[in-house]
Amino acid sequence: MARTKDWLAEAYRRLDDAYGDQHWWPGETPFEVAVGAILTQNAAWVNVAQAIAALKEADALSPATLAAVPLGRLARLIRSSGYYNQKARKLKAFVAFLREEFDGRMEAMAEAEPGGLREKLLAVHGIGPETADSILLYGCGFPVFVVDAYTRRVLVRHGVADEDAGYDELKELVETGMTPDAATYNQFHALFVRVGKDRCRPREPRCAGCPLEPMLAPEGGVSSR
DNA sequence: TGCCAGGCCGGGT
DNA sequence: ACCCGGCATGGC
Repeated sequence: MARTKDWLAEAYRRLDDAYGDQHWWPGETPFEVAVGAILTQNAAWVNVAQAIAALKEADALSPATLAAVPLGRLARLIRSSGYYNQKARKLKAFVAFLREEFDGRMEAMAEAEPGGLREKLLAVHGIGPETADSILLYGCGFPVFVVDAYTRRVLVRHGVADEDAGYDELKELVETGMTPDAATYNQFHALFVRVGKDRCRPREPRCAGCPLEPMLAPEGGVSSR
């Protein structure tokens, strides 16, 4: 246990030193952040940014205005983000949830108890574990760690997590190994993405020049205990 | 050209 | 409880 904790602290320090502040998710509003979390599902951020710009241009980036946009028009606006028909429906489902549960106010949602809120979010069509946690962390400011494909790849490749570890397992691994802090989780996740894009690419067995390269895996290999 | 990108749903075993 | 096909655009 202590070893995983140490690995995480060391990894954070190295990545932070190597890459610096990432200013992750500079969304203008919490609602914009939530929209981005849905649009970025299995999509490149550049395409998502374009979709968000289109929504902004159409004045459809608030809970009330987005709710008023017809589904077909919404789908066209977010076309660049891919899976646009699916995502249009997902956005509608989220806005309906926000309006029903929290009067359409993200600030009200951020007052909720995070554990219960997470369950509610997961029940919304189109919101899975990563999207829910992204909304909780980046949209509401809760100290919740977000796991994604990059996080998984880096942790597995460095022997910190097992190949077949599930989402919740990886999330627990980080959350139990670090003191809960939204700003730190924000930066750590951003750093995983950065090193994942930069050095820890799929199909490439070695991570040449990776800031984590000289690190030893935690004691006992992949176990988090 | 093929693979990848800040996943999730629904139906099947 | 897993496993898998489907969803779709834009960049390298």
